[in-house]
Amino acid sequence: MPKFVTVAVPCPLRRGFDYLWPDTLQQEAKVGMRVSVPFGPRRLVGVIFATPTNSDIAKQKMKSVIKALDESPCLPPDLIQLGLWAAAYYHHPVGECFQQLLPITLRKAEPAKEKPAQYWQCSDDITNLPPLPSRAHQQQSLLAVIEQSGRLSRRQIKDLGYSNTVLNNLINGGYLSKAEAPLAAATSTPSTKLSLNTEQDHAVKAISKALGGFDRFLLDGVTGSGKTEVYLRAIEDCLGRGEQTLVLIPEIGLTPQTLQRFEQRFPTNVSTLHSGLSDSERVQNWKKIQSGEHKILLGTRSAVLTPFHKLGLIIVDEEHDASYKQQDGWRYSARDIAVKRGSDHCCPVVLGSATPSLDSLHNVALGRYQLLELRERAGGANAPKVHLLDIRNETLDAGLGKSLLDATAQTLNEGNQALIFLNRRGFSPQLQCHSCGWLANCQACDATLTVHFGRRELRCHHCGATETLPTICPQCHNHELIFQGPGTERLELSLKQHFPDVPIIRIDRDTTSAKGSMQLLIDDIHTGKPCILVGTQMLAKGHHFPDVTLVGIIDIDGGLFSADFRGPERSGQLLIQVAGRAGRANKPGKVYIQSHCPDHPALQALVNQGYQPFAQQLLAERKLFSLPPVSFSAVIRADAVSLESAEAFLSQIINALPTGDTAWSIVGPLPAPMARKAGRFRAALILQSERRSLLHQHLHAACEIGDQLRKPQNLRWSVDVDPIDLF
DNA sequence: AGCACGCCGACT
DNA sequence: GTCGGCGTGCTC
Repeated sequence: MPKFVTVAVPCPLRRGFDYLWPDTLQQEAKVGMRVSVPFGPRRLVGVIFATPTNSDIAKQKMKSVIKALDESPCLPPDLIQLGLWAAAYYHHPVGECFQQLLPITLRKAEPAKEKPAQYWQCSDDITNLPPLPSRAHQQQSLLAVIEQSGRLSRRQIKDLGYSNTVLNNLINGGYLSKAEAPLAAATSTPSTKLSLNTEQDHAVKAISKALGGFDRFLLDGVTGSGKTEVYLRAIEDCLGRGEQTLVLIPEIGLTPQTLQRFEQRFPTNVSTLHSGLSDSERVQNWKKIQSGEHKILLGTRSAVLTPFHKLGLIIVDEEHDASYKQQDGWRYSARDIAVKRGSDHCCPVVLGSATPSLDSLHNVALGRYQLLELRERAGGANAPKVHLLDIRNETLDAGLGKSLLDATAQTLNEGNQALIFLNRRGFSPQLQCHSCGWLANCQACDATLTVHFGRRELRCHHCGATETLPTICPQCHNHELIFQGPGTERLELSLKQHFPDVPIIRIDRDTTSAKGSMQLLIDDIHTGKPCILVGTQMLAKGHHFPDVTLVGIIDIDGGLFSADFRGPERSGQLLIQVAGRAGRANKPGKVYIQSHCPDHPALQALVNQGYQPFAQQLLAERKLFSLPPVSFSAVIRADAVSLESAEAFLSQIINALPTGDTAWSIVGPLPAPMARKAGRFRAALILQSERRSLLHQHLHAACEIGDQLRKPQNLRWSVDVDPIDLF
């Protein structure tokens, strides 16, 4: 009797392919095995996801598996089910989903022989060496970074923005020594168990009691309330049952400090999966978790796709963070998949945040998630005082009003640090001719170019194009070009003029990549000397600045009134996260928010009542207009060389779908707010329904139509289920 | 996505 | 005469 296997092949087709399992193969065909198969003129690596006894495919069309690449299945049954579920739920080609379930090394037929990554640490006899020449800034900075983080791989060093030459100079000078493995669990520092307050204790007990069954918790804890300690205690109890824990953290959340805290508490038990690892390290850790050798996996988005031996607890830290949603290809939400896996593995899932997403708060309201609140700040620190500054009719200098400047001066006089937040990098977002009104626009996008004064450049923040900064208007040749609006670079300059004796530290993508690393700047801040920090949302995540007692927010209005209905939610979260950077027990913080609309009800709620009432107000609005998370949505996007062809493609889909049912809706094609980006035109269809099944039913039909349509040249299209952006 | 097949323009 | 442009179609 012939044997068949259905294989998920890495190609963008929404189906599996049947192959004959030849008798010449020694092993028995098993679901979860990787196989090498002929596919058209190519040979590809696929994963068996079914072993049917017959097949509808014509005999002459059927091909045979070339060989089995695994002795025993490389993906366990639960992951195969997850892949199939995800392909259906996200309406994404199965083969591409399964591809992402595998570590990169296992996606190829022949495992690439890769030598283990080399790590570098400070040489033991560094004190005997001559100090680095004072002009070798890069080497000094890299050495400091390595000293601070212990051990770094070549790849991590490169990611921090240091060239190979800089590293090689340090190696040749004898300042660094080789190490085989990343810094092992703490050897000297004993693990310190912090004592719990009543709320923390209650949270730990609730989670621990739930171990062994599926349950969902929203751990709502203000910054500094000790969420991590709750996680660590719950993990301890999970380990006590002989089960494993998955901990997800946002992309920028995996600081050396976080990792250290876990490794100190659970020596020899923690695996990590993040961008700093080489491919071979990734498979090693992947296998250690699958076999059960390691009990804790700490990782970013893709870690949610790791097979576990016995998964007993899932924690998603900063669950509101947008980096949990993959923004290309298979657009999955790691947070949502975490909940799905909790249900599959019958274990509790803890979503933690100081600023929970409306999705999770909605689930709390529906009784699906149990709310655990941490209101007290650990160590008795007080919440910062928040003030709204009305800047209507006020003269601003690079966006700074008088009250904020005065408050900054006072803070510095008291020997403290100030943080000024502006979520816009560069010098100025627009360059305009004072004489004829000409605006510097991007050639490829519907956007203005941002002035980068230090580099004498105009840059497009959407496509990366650069031009040299003109000195005269290209249209009327007038010399008077004016900068419209501030960016962090301009803010830095202006603050330097106001406070010439105080160091200004700017933290944004431009300063952290150019100067090599963010860590050096952070270290500088942590010395505690009076200074002013200026920066974008990079400041809002991952780092705490205990000596900052003043947080100034320059311009939050833009986000509150953005085209996307999620604008206020995101701005509110960002605002609270930035505000949370400030102060500690003995140094209470102040937050000043400049606004042109200080009477805005959402802003009022946020400032006077806090995040939760603010979020509840937004949630009520979503309910009123039947927007997510009250309803479910999906977006079909298309981009092409002309707006017409992108819209025409989407129109064909919308026209082929049934109409008249009020239980679901489809609108479009809508051109994106910035229709042209990087030379391509973008449009979208938006599907919405309060019934998930109805949404999926019609989305499925839409995909089938889209697949069959002949596409005009160069058209690309994609499906996004539970999108976090409309465009 | 790849890759092959196929049908029309400027070249040694 | 052919090399090569990318339109179209298929992948068990």
